[in-house]
Amino acid sequence: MIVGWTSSDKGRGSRSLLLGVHEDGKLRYAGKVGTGFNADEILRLGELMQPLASEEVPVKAPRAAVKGAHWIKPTLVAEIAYTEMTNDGTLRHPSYLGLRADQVLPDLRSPMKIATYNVNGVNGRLPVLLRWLEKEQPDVVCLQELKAPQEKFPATAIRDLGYDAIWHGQKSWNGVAILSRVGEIHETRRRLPDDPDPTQSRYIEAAVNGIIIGGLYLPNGNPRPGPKFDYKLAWFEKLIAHAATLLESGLPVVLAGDFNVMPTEADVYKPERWTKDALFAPEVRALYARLIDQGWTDSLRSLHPDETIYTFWDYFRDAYGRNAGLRIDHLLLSPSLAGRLEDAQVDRQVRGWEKTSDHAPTWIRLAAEMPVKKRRSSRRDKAHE
DNA sequence: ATGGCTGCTTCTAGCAGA
Repeated sequence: MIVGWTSSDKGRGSRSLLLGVHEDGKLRYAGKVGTGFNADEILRLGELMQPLASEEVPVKAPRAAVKGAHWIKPTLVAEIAYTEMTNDGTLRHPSYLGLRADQVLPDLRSPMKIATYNVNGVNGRLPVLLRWLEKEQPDVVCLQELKAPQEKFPATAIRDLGYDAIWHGQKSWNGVAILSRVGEIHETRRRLPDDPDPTQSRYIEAAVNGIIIGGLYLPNGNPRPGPKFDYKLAWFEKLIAHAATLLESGLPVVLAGDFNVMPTEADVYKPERWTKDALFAPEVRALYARLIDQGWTDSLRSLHPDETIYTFWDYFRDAYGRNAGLRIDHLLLSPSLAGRLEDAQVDRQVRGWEKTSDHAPTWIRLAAEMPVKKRRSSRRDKAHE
Protein backbone atom coordinates (compact mmCIF):
# COMPACT_ATOMS: atom_id res chain seq x y z
CA MET A 1 0.00 0.00 0.00
CA ILE A 2 1.10 3.56 -0.62
CA VAL A 3 0.74 5.32 2.75
CA GLY A 4 2.21 8.70 1.83
CA TRP A 5 4.92 10.62 0.07
CA THR A 6 7.78 12.97 0.82
CA SER A 7 7.97 16.07 -1.31
CA SER A 8 10.61 17.00 -3.80
CA ASP A 9 12.85 20.03 -3.29
CA LYS A 10 12.60 20.96 -6.93
CA GLY A 11 9.09 21.87 -7.98
CA ARG A 12 6.04 19.65 -8.03
CA GLY A 13 5.76 15.93 -7.65
CA SER A 14 6.91 13.51 -5.00
CA ARG A 15 10.45 12.44 -4.29
CA SER A 16 9.59 9.11 -2.79
CA LEU A 17 6.56 7.05 -1.90
CA LEU A 18 6.10 5.75 1.63
CA LEU A 19 5.05 2.13 1.69
CA GLY A 20 3.13 -0.13 4.00
CA VAL A 21 2.35 -3.84 3.89
CA HIS A 22 -0.54 -5.71 5.44
CA GLU A 23 0.74 -8.26 7.90
CA ASP A 24 -1.30 -10.13 10.51
CA GLY A 25 -4.24 -7.87 9.80
CA LYS A 26 -2.25 -4.70 10.43
CA LEU A 27 -0.61 -2.23 8.16
CA ARG A 28 3.08 -1.76 8.96
CA TYR A 29 5.74 0.50 7.54
CA ALA A 30 7.82 -1.06 4.74
CA GLY A 31 10.18 1.72 3.70
CA LYS A 32 10.34 4.20 0.86
CA VAL A 33 10.69 3.88 -2.86
CA GLY A 34 12.29 6.68 -4.84
CA THR A 35 12.97 5.16 -8.23
CA GLY A 36 11.15 3.42 -11.05
CA PHE A 37 8.82 6.26 -12.02
CA ASN A 38 9.23 8.91 -14.66
CA ALA A 39 8.03 12.52 -14.46
CA ASP A 40 4.60 11.71 -15.96
CA GLU A 41 3.99 8.92 -13.49
CA ILE A 42 4.99 11.18 -10.60
CA LEU A 43 2.42 13.74 -11.76
CA ARG A 44 -0.27 11.07 -12.15
CA LEU A 45 0.43 9.68 -8.68
CA GLY A 46 0.31 13.20 -7.31
CA GLU A 47 -3.18 13.71 -8.72
CA LEU A 48 -4.35 10.40 -7.29
CA MET A 49 -2.86 11.00 -3.86
CA GLN A 50 -3.98 14.60 -3.38
CA PRO A 51 -7.64 13.83 -2.60
CA LEU A 52 -6.55 11.07 -0.24
CA ALA A 53 -4.50 13.37 1.99
CA SER A 54 -5.01 12.57 5.66
CA GLU A 55 -4.08 14.02 9.04
CA GLU A 56 -4.05 10.53 10.43
CA VAL A 57 -0.70 8.69 10.37
CA PRO A 58 -1.49 5.26 8.90
CA VAL A 59 1.67 3.40 10.02
CA LYS A 60 4.18 3.47 12.84
CA ALA A 61 7.59 4.36 11.46
CA PRO A 62 10.91 5.74 12.66
CA ARG A 63 10.68 9.53 12.83
CA ALA A 64 13.84 10.09 10.79
CA ALA A 65 12.59 7.85 8.00
CA VAL A 66 9.42 9.84 7.48
CA LYS A 67 10.60 13.40 7.99
CA GLY A 68 8.41 15.76 5.97
CA ALA A 69 5.93 13.00 5.19
CA HIS A 70 2.53 13.68 3.65
CA TRP A 71 0.22 10.88 4.71
CA ILE A 72 -2.70 9.56 2.67
CA LYS A 73 -5.54 7.16 3.36
CA PRO A 74 -4.12 3.73 2.50
CA THR A 75 -6.00 3.15 -0.74
CA LEU A 76 -3.54 2.76 -3.59
CA VAL A 77 -1.70 -0.53 -4.12
CA ALA A 78 1.67 -0.32 -5.87
CA GLU A 79 3.78 -3.12 -7.30
CA ILE A 80 7.36 -2.91 -6.06
CA ALA A 81 10.48 -4.84 -7.10
CA TYR A 82 13.08 -5.39 -4.36
CA THR A 83 16.04 -7.62 -3.55
CA GLU A 84 15.18 -8.60 0.01
CA MET A 85 13.39 -7.61 3.19
CA THR A 86 15.78 -6.09 5.74
CA ASN A 87 15.73 -7.07 9.41
CA ASP A 88 13.67 -4.04 10.32
CA GLY A 89 11.02 -5.03 7.77
CA THR A 90 11.75 -2.49 5.05
CA LEU A 91 12.48 -3.28 1.42
CA ARG A 92 16.07 -3.26 0.13
CA HIS A 93 16.65 -1.69 -3.29
CA PRO A 94 12.97 -1.05 -3.94
CA SER A 95 11.86 0.06 -7.39
CA TYR A 96 8.37 1.16 -8.37
CA LEU A 97 6.82 -0.97 -11.13
CA GLY A 98 3.34 0.51 -11.33
CA LEU A 99 -0.03 0.92 -9.73
CA ARG A 100 -2.37 -2.02 -9.30
CA ALA A 101 -5.58 -0.30 -10.35
CA ASP A 102 -7.41 -3.62 -9.96
CA GLN A 103 -6.46 -3.66 -6.30
CA VAL A 104 -7.18 -0.09 -5.37
CA LEU A 105 -9.03 -0.49 -2.12
CA PRO A 106 -11.02 1.95 -0.09
CA ASP A 107 -10.65 2.23 3.66
CA LEU A 108 -13.44 -0.14 4.63
CA ARG A 109 -12.62 -1.38 8.10
CA SER A 110 -16.34 -1.32 8.78
CA PRO A 111 -19.29 -1.37 6.37
CA MET A 112 -20.23 1.95 4.82
CA LYS A 113 -23.78 3.11 4.17
CA ILE A 114 -23.96 5.76 1.45
CA ALA A 115 -27.23 7.54 0.64
CA THR A 116 -28.64 10.05 -1.81
CA TYR A 117 -31.64 12.25 -1.05
CA ASN A 118 -33.27 15.01 -3.07
CA VAL A 119 -34.69 16.98 -0.15
CA ASN A 120 -36.59 19.59 -2.22
CA GLY A 121 -35.63 22.51 0.03
CA VAL A 122 -33.15 21.73 2.82
CA ASN A 123 -34.64 24.27 5.25
CA GLY A 124 -38.29 23.52 4.51
CA ARG A 125 -37.58 19.80 4.98
CA LEU A 126 -35.14 20.11 7.86
CA PRO A 127 -37.32 18.25 10.40
CA VAL A 128 -37.78 15.39 7.93
CA LEU A 129 -34.07 15.31 7.05
CA LEU A 130 -32.97 15.27 10.70
CA ARG A 131 -35.54 12.64 11.64
CA TRP A 132 -34.33 10.42 8.79
CA LEU A 133 -30.61 10.92 9.59
CA GLU A 134 -31.20 10.06 13.24
CA LYS A 135 -33.26 6.98 12.43
CA GLU A 136 -31.25 5.47 9.57
CA GLN A 137 -27.73 6.66 10.47
CA PRO A 138 -26.24 6.75 6.97
CA ASP A 139 -22.46 7.23 6.99
CA VAL A 140 -22.26 9.45 3.91
CA VAL A 141 -25.15 11.38 2.32
CA CYS A 142 -25.43 13.27 -0.94
CA LEU A 143 -28.19 15.90 -0.84
CA GLN A 144 -29.77 17.65 -3.82
CA GLU A 145 -32.16 20.54 -4.32
CA LEU A 146 -31.05 22.47 -1.26
CA LYS A 147 -32.91 25.51 -2.67
CA ALA A 148 -30.84 27.65 -0.31
CA PRO A 149 -28.02 30.15 -0.75
CA GLN A 150 -24.58 29.16 0.57
CA GLU A 151 -25.03 31.02 3.89
CA LYS A 152 -28.47 29.51 4.62
CA PHE A 153 -27.37 25.87 4.80
CA PRO A 154 -28.41 24.43 8.21
CA ALA A 155 -24.88 23.26 9.07
CA THR A 156 -25.31 23.54 12.84
CA ALA A 157 -28.41 21.36 13.08
CA ILE A 158 -26.71 18.76 10.89
CA ARG A 159 -23.45 18.93 12.85
CA ASP A 160 -25.41 18.40 16.08
CA LEU A 161 -26.29 14.95 14.75
CA GLY A 162 -22.61 14.18 14.22
CA TYR A 163 -22.32 15.01 10.53
CA ASP A 164 -19.59 17.03 8.92
CA ALA A 165 -20.75 18.70 5.68
CA ILE A 166 -19.64 20.48 2.55
CA TRP A 167 -22.19 22.14 0.29
CA HIS A 168 -22.59 24.29 -2.77
CA GLY A 169 -25.68 26.43 -2.38
CA GLN A 170 -27.65 28.59 -4.77
CA LYS A 171 -30.53 30.99 -4.26
CA SER A 172 -33.95 29.44 -4.97
CA TRP A 173 -32.87 26.47 -7.07
CA ASN A 174 -30.53 23.49 -7.17
CA GLY A 175 -27.78 23.16 -4.56
CA VAL A 176 -25.87 20.01 -3.55
CA ALA A 177 -24.14 18.80 -0.39
CA ILE A 178 -22.10 15.89 0.97
CA LEU A 179 -22.47 14.83 4.62
CA SER A 180 -20.23 12.40 6.49
CA ARG A 181 -20.16 11.04 10.02
CA VAL A 182 -17.29 8.60 9.38
CA GLY A 183 -14.33 10.53 8.03
CA GLU A 184 -12.99 13.85 6.93
CA ILE A 185 -14.52 15.22 3.74
CA HIS A 186 -11.74 16.15 1.32
CA GLU A 187 -13.45 18.21 -1.35
CA THR A 188 -12.07 17.50 -4.83
CA ARG A 189 -14.35 19.73 -6.94
CA ARG A 190 -17.61 21.68 -6.82
CA ARG A 191 -18.73 21.80 -10.42
CA LEU A 192 -18.33 19.63 -13.47
CA PRO A 193 -15.41 20.45 -15.75
CA ASP A 194 -16.78 22.71 -18.55
CA ASP A 195 -20.24 22.99 -16.99
CA PRO A 196 -22.41 24.60 -19.71
CA ASP A 197 -23.89 26.94 -17.06
CA PRO A 198 -21.53 27.34 -14.10
CA THR A 199 -24.08 29.45 -12.18
CA GLN A 200 -26.12 26.33 -11.42
CA SER A 201 -24.96 24.32 -8.39
CA ARG A 202 -25.34 20.75 -9.52
CA TYR A 203 -22.15 18.83 -8.74
CA ILE A 204 -19.92 18.38 -5.69
CA GLU A 205 -17.22 15.78 -5.18
CA ALA A 206 -15.07 14.68 -2.27
CA ALA A 207 -12.87 11.88 -0.99
CA VAL A 208 -14.24 10.27 2.18
CA ASN A 209 -12.45 7.26 3.68
CA GLY A 210 -10.54 6.79 0.45
CA ILE A 211 -13.71 6.68 -1.66
CA ILE A 212 -14.47 9.42 -4.17
CA ILE A 213 -18.09 10.52 -3.76
CA GLY A 214 -19.60 12.47 -6.67
CA GLY A 215 -22.93 14.05 -5.69
CA LEU A 216 -24.97 15.28 -8.64
CA TYR A 217 -28.26 16.88 -9.60
CA LEU A 218 -28.79 16.40 -13.31
CA PRO A 219 -31.05 19.02 -14.99
CA ASN A 220 -34.72 18.12 -15.31
CA GLY A 221 -34.81 19.20 -18.97
CA ASN A 222 -38.52 19.92 -19.43
CA PRO A 223 -40.08 21.15 -21.59
CA ARG A 224 -38.77 19.07 -24.46
CA PRO A 225 -37.77 20.27 -26.96
CA GLY A 226 -36.31 23.57 -25.80
CA PRO A 227 -33.27 25.26 -24.28
CA LYS A 228 -33.71 23.45 -20.96
CA PHE A 229 -33.67 20.12 -22.70
CA ASP A 230 -30.55 21.14 -24.65
CA TYR A 231 -28.92 22.09 -21.35
CA LYS A 232 -29.76 18.67 -19.92
CA LEU A 233 -28.11 16.90 -22.86
CA ALA A 234 -25.04 19.15 -22.69
CA TRP A 235 -24.68 18.66 -18.92
CA PHE A 236 -25.06 14.91 -19.31
CA GLU A 237 -22.26 14.86 -21.92
CA LYS A 238 -19.94 16.69 -19.51
CA LEU A 239 -20.86 14.23 -16.77
CA ILE A 240 -20.02 11.30 -19.05
CA ALA A 241 -16.64 12.88 -19.89
CA HIS A 242 -15.82 13.46 -16.23
CA ALA A 243 -17.00 9.97 -15.25
CA ALA A 244 -14.54 8.54 -17.79
CA THR A 245 -11.63 10.33 -16.14
CA LEU A 246 -12.76 9.09 -12.75
CA LEU A 247 -12.74 5.51 -14.01
CA GLU A 248 -9.30 6.00 -15.60
CA SER A 249 -7.95 7.05 -12.21
CA GLY A 250 -8.64 3.55 -10.92
CA LEU A 251 -9.91 5.03 -7.66
CA PRO A 252 -13.02 3.67 -5.94
CA VAL A 253 -15.87 6.02 -6.90
CA VAL A 254 -19.58 6.36 -6.08
CA LEU A 255 -21.64 8.65 -8.33
CA ALA A 256 -24.83 9.37 -6.43
CA GLY A 257 -27.72 11.72 -6.93
CA ASP A 258 -30.87 12.74 -8.73
CA PHE A 259 -30.11 11.81 -12.35
CA ASN A 260 -33.59 12.80 -13.57
CA VAL A 261 -33.60 9.71 -15.80
CA MET A 262 -35.66 6.56 -15.66
CA PRO A 263 -33.20 4.11 -17.24
CA THR A 264 -35.75 1.56 -18.51
CA GLU A 265 -39.48 0.89 -18.77
CA ALA A 266 -39.24 -1.05 -15.51
CA ASP A 267 -38.47 2.24 -13.78
CA VAL A 268 -41.76 4.04 -14.62
CA TYR A 269 -45.28 3.26 -13.43
CA LYS A 270 -46.70 3.99 -16.89
CA PRO A 271 -43.93 4.09 -19.51
CA GLU A 272 -46.18 4.98 -22.47
CA ARG A 273 -47.15 8.28 -20.81
CA TRP A 274 -43.56 9.38 -20.38
CA THR A 275 -41.89 8.71 -23.74
CA LYS A 276 -41.93 12.39 -24.76
CA ASP A 277 -40.89 13.66 -21.32
CA ALA A 278 -37.34 14.89 -20.73
CA LEU A 279 -36.91 12.27 -17.98
CA PHE A 280 -37.61 9.33 -20.23
CA ALA A 281 -36.86 10.53 -23.79
CA PRO A 282 -34.91 8.05 -25.91
CA GLU A 283 -31.87 10.33 -26.25
CA VAL A 284 -31.68 10.77 -22.46
CA ARG A 285 -31.95 7.05 -21.78
CA ALA A 286 -29.25 6.49 -24.42
CA LEU A 287 -26.94 8.86 -22.53
CA TYR A 288 -27.58 6.97 -19.29
CA ALA A 289 -26.81 3.69 -21.06
CA ARG A 290 -23.57 5.17 -22.43
CA LEU A 291 -22.56 6.21 -18.92
CA ILE A 292 -23.27 2.74 -17.51
CA ASP A 293 -21.40 1.11 -20.40
CA GLN A 294 -18.20 2.84 -19.28
CA GLY A 295 -18.16 0.26 -16.49
CA TRP A 296 -20.47 1.63 -13.78
CA THR A 297 -22.83 -0.55 -11.76
CA ASP A 298 -26.38 0.70 -11.12
CA SER A 299 -26.51 -0.51 -7.49
CA LEU A 300 -30.25 -0.82 -6.94
CA ARG A 301 -30.99 -2.51 -10.23
CA SER A 302 -28.04 -4.89 -9.96
CA LEU A 303 -29.21 -6.24 -6.58
CA HIS A 304 -32.93 -6.22 -7.50
CA PRO A 305 -33.13 -7.00 -11.23
CA ASP A 306 -36.86 -7.77 -11.31
CA GLU A 307 -38.33 -5.59 -8.58
CA THR A 308 -40.46 -2.51 -9.04
CA ILE A 309 -38.35 0.22 -7.44
CA TYR A 310 -39.31 3.89 -7.29
CA THR A 311 -37.51 6.78 -5.64
CA PHE A 312 -39.92 9.62 -6.57
CA TRP A 313 -43.67 10.08 -6.35
CA ASP A 314 -45.48 13.18 -7.62
CA TYR A 315 -47.36 15.36 -5.11
CA PHE A 316 -50.41 15.24 -7.43
CA ARG A 317 -53.31 12.80 -7.46
CA ASP A 318 -52.08 10.72 -4.54
CA ALA A 319 -49.20 9.35 -6.62
CA TYR A 320 -47.56 7.87 -3.51
CA GLY A 321 -50.78 6.18 -2.38
CA ARG A 322 -51.24 4.68 -5.87
CA ASN A 323 -47.51 3.86 -6.12
CA ALA A 324 -47.36 5.85 -9.37
CA GLY A 325 -43.63 6.44 -9.08
CA LEU A 326 -40.39 6.87 -10.96
CA ARG A 327 -36.87 5.56 -10.32
CA ILE A 328 -34.64 8.56 -10.96
CA ASP A 329 -32.23 8.63 -7.99
CA HIS A 330 -29.24 6.38 -8.58
CA LEU A 331 -25.98 5.25 -6.97
CA LEU A 332 -23.39 4.13 -9.50
CA LEU A 333 -20.29 2.17 -8.46
CA SER A 334 -16.88 1.99 -10.10
CA PRO A 335 -15.63 -1.58 -10.79
CA SER A 336 -13.46 -1.88 -7.69
CA LEU A 337 -16.48 -1.15 -5.47
CA ALA A 338 -19.09 -3.22 -7.29
CA GLY A 339 -17.94 -6.43 -5.60
CA ARG A 340 -18.44 -4.85 -2.20
CA LEU A 341 -22.10 -3.99 -2.76
CA GLU A 342 -23.99 -5.71 0.05
CA ASP A 343 -27.39 -4.02 0.14
CA ALA A 344 -29.31 -1.32 -1.74
CA GLN A 345 -32.71 0.06 -0.71
CA VAL A 346 -35.15 2.96 -0.86
CA ASP A 347 -36.44 4.35 2.44
CA ARG A 348 -39.87 4.74 0.85
CA GLN A 349 -41.67 5.20 4.17
CA VAL A 350 -40.05 8.65 4.44
CA ARG A 351 -42.15 9.73 1.44
CA GLY A 352 -45.22 9.20 3.62
CA TRP A 353 -44.09 11.57 6.39
CA GLU A 354 -45.57 15.04 7.03
CA LYS A 355 -44.05 17.90 4.97
CA THR A 356 -41.87 15.44 3.10
CA SER A 357 -39.92 15.73 -0.16
CA ASP A 358 -41.35 14.19 -3.34
CA HIS A 359 -38.23 11.97 -3.41
CA ALA A 360 -37.36 9.21 -0.94
CA PRO A 361 -33.83 8.62 0.43
CA THR A 362 -32.01 5.88 -1.46
CA TRP A 363 -28.94 4.07 -0.12
CA ILE A 364 -26.38 1.32 -0.48
CA ARG A 365 -24.19 -0.56 1.98
CA LEU A 366 -20.64 -1.52 1.03
CA ALA A 367 -19.21 -4.54 2.85
CA ALA A 368 -16.19 -4.19 5.10
CA GLU A 369 -12.85 -5.50 4.01
CA MET A 370 -11.97 -9.02 5.13
CA PRO A 371 -10.21 -8.63 8.49
CA VAL A 372 -6.95 -10.47 7.82
CA LYS A 373 -5.61 -10.71 4.33
CA LYS A 374 -2.06 -11.13 3.11
CA ARG A 375 -1.28 -9.39 -0.11
CA ARG A 376 0.69 -10.85 -2.92
CA SER A 377 0.86 -7.59 -4.80
CA SER A 378 3.67 -5.84 -2.98
CA ARG A 379 6.11 -8.68 -3.35
CA ARG A 380 7.98 -9.64 -6.43
CA ASP A 381 11.44 -11.19 -6.48
CA LYS A 382 13.58 -9.36 -8.99
CA ALA A 383 16.07 -12.26 -9.12
CA HIS A 384 13.49 -14.44 -10.87
CA GLU A 385 12.76 -12.03 -13.71
C1' DA B 1 -55.73 14.00 -21.14
C1' DT B 2 -56.00 17.17 -17.67
C1' DG B 3 -54.94 19.59 -13.51
C1' DG B 4 -53.59 18.36 -9.68
C1' DC B 5 -49.28 19.81 -5.40
C1' DT B 6 -45.18 22.18 -3.20
C1' DG B 7 -41.11 25.42 -2.08
C1' DC B 8 -39.03 29.60 -2.86
C1' DT B 9 -38.83 34.61 -3.46
C1' DT B 10 -39.62 39.45 -1.50
C1' DC B 11 -44.02 42.80 -7.69
C1' DT B 12 -47.27 36.36 -2.12
C1' DA B 13 -47.91 35.61 -8.17
C1' DG B 14 -44.89 33.42 -10.92
C1' DC B 15 -41.39 30.08 -11.56
C1' DA B 16 -39.57 25.39 -11.48
C1' DG B 17 -40.06 20.99 -10.29
C1' DA B 18 -41.06 15.87 -12.57
